[in-house]
Amino acid sequence: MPELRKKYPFDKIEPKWQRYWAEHKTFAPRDDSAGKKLYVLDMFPYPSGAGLHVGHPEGYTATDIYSRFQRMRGCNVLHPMGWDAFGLPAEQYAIDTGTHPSITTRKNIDNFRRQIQMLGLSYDWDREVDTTDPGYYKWTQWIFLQLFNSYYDPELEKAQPIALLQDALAETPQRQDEWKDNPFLAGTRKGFFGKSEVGARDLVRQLFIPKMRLAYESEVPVWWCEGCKAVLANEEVNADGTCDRKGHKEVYRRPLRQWILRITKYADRLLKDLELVDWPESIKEQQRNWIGRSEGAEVDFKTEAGDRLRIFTTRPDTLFGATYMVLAPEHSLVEKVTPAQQRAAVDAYRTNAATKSELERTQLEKEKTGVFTGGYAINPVNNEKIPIWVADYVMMGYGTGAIMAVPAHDTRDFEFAKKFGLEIRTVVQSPAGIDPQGFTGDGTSVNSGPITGLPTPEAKKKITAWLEEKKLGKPTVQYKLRDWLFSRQRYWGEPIPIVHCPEHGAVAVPERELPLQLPEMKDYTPAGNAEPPLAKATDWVNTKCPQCDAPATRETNTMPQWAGSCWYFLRYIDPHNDQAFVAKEKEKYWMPVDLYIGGAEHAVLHLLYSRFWHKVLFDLGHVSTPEPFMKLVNQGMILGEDNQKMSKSRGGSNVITPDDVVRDYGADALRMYEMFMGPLEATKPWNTQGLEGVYRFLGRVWRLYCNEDGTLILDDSEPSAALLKALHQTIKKVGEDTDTLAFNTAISQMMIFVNEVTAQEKRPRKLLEPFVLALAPYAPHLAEELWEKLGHKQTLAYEPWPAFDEALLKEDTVTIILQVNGKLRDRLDVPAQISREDLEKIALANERVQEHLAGKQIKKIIVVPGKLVNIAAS
RNA sequence: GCCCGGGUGGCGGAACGGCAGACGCAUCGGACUUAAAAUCCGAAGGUGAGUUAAAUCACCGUGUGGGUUCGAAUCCCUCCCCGGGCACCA
Repeated sequence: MPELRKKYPFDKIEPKWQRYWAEHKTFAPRDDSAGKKLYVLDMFPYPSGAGLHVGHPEGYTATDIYSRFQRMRGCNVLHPMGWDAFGLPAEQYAIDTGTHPSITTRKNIDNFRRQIQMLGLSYDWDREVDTTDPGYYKWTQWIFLQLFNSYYDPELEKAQPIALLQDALAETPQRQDEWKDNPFLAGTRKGFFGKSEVGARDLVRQLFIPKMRLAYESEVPVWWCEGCKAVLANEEVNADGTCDRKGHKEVYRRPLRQWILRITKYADRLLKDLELVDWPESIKEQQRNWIGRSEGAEVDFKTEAGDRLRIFTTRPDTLFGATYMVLAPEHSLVEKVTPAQQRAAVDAYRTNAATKSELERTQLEKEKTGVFTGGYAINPVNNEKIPIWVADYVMMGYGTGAIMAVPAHDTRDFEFAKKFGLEIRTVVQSPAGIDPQGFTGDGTSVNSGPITGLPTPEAKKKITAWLEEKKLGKPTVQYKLRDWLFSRQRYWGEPIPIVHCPEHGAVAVPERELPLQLPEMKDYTPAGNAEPPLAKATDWVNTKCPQCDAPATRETNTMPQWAGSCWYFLRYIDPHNDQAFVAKEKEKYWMPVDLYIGGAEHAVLHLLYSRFWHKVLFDLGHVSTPEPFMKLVNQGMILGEDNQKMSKSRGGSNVITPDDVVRDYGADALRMYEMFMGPLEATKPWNTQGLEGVYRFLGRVWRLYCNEDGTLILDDSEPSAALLKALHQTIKKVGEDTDTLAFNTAISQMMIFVNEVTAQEKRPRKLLEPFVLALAPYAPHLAEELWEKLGHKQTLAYEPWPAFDEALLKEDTVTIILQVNGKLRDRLDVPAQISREDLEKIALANERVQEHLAGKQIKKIIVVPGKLVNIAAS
């Protein structure tokens, strides 16, 4: 905006009040207040070098308005901000320039803080957290050790200290009292000592116990991105096989030793506890899909050679329709079932499948492929011999890596069978008019021995019970959710606090040695051979075993960026505590988070991972709630004026920066405009003229109270009844709408009020003083300034929200609409108390109504008191 | 392909099953001004009738087609389009 006279002195007012709030620590809540506690949280940002984007203030303003409003309603509000500061860009910059990532990070944080503070958000800045601060990541490491030192007890269905398991398997247990009533531990001990010989027990302990930990090591094929020189998590690989971070194309699997978190043990609870939270249904649905629970049965087929071939199916009722089997190319039985004459073809297929990139396997590969192994399996329900195929449409990672194919009732099997000329046998009767071949819905079993004639759900139950009785199968639940690949081959992340000892294996760094800090380094480049950069810091790597003091080496993998954000909301509660990650009583007071606002891009991962960590901490007694976030709202995206995503790569022409907007229009205008654009959850385009409209409104408010020179012009006249009513309507609507986050309509109501008062000569203080309070959550700087001009010496942040008088809102007369056959024909003002009968009489006597009733017969008269009369006639 | 959202003026959007289009933008007209900006006041869904101009009136209108209802933007079904997510998960 070029040299335009400001409509009101926001450039003086805003810095003034921001200084006041900071100096008075206005927004510091108390940990022991009598008021109702309220924890209002924003998803903390990654402080990128690009700075704040207009999308950020949208969510921040929403939580800020809500927080300010609730403070005025007497709530004790915790509203903090911090930085999710580990991340690749700072490390990449370090590789390119040698600048330590902490320097880049600090600089970016300073810039983000400056930008956020410029918006006048009511954070308690004394609680700021930074995930890269050793004082913070000390506790991230501590939580990792909680996971490492726990196992999931299948009987108790919760995490338990691994020490109990170790004790239960010890030659001379010390803590029997603690586990003798635990069926899992007592049972495990019984089985262990029953089977293993003394000499073998140590070996079994060494192998078994580490695998039971919630954080465990495993050699797994992982996604390696050649471009990033880093391992990617499953969720960082796009469906088309490219890298989700930078779009690199060379992404393939390679085996690597990795730290894994056993999130799958929590699959059921993560699914079930979604019922406890007030989240958008779409987010819940995405989490449910991600967890991907499906109930079915494992069924044991036999190969001709007599090997057990176990499959998973969700449709055991279609067992009689199985006409072939499919093994994943990686399945261990493939070799065994393949006779010599088929070996060449099968090997060729498997090699080909292994080298195929994910891109080819999912995108280009629409046609099904596979080869016949030459081997056969026996169907346990009818002893029929059916061929075994290998095909890559069956994946090793899900179920058992093998299926029974029922082409008549499974789309994939159907396609495959048609292509290779395999038998398609109908065993489910479809509803009339639908082809049973390829019918995948529920119907009635046919040609299925004992379950013939049963509807699908019952058929499933009966056949599963039969299988179980014959020890041929059992009901099973499968999940799509995989364990969480937790390690990264990167420098700029939390070091994993583990020491590798030749004698004792992976040993936890003792708690008193935390934080385990990152070493200083000169060179941050990865070796490129999957050795993390930390491996080069030999002084740091070489250490002693915490258990036996023998030479040992430190873990050189670091944690992923998700780690710090899994629990930051807990640290805000007690950010400077160096004895605990959060003090128990404070956690109990503040948790759970009452309102959490952020982008929908975190619908699955961040929210699922935080929930998982939270449940582990809950099981171990460190936190008091099973779920961390009670109400969740996703703010919508803000598009550029061209209706496109704002992006620098588009030449930056459509990017609006908060700095420019605040400079030209002020923070209050930016805040209000972002809220006025439309519903919080909606995606909506930026429009600078719209911003100016809101800015004009703030100017109108200013002029309502002040002269050109800023002197107050209010008077002590009695406001008219009409204006008093307008004020009370406004207070009511703004209160209700703010409470339900309907900020756009709250602002409309304030505009209506200001328009009405502007039209009057008088400026009654009785009207305009309460209005300042209603405006305050939205335009806090302007409101504080006016409040001060009105003679108040203290911030209005804790002034009680103005009450509205219901009696003033009552209408003496109401406008009634008259309809004939549902069409509006006239409207008239009548006393509010009018009786139905009178209303009906008036309506029938109405001239316009009479016109439209001419020549018609009245069939029915609907009277809605206070609203309308509708006459149905024909 | 499947699962979520969503389609309302020129634009952003309002509207407990009961006056469609609040509020804002853009537009047009007026006041103020030498003039402009700023500000203030006012008009405005479309089509047609009416009239010097109005007032006024009728019909049509919430993606499409159907249904429920005295009455549907709102509830139910069909289809179309847009946005987001998942994608051989057995």
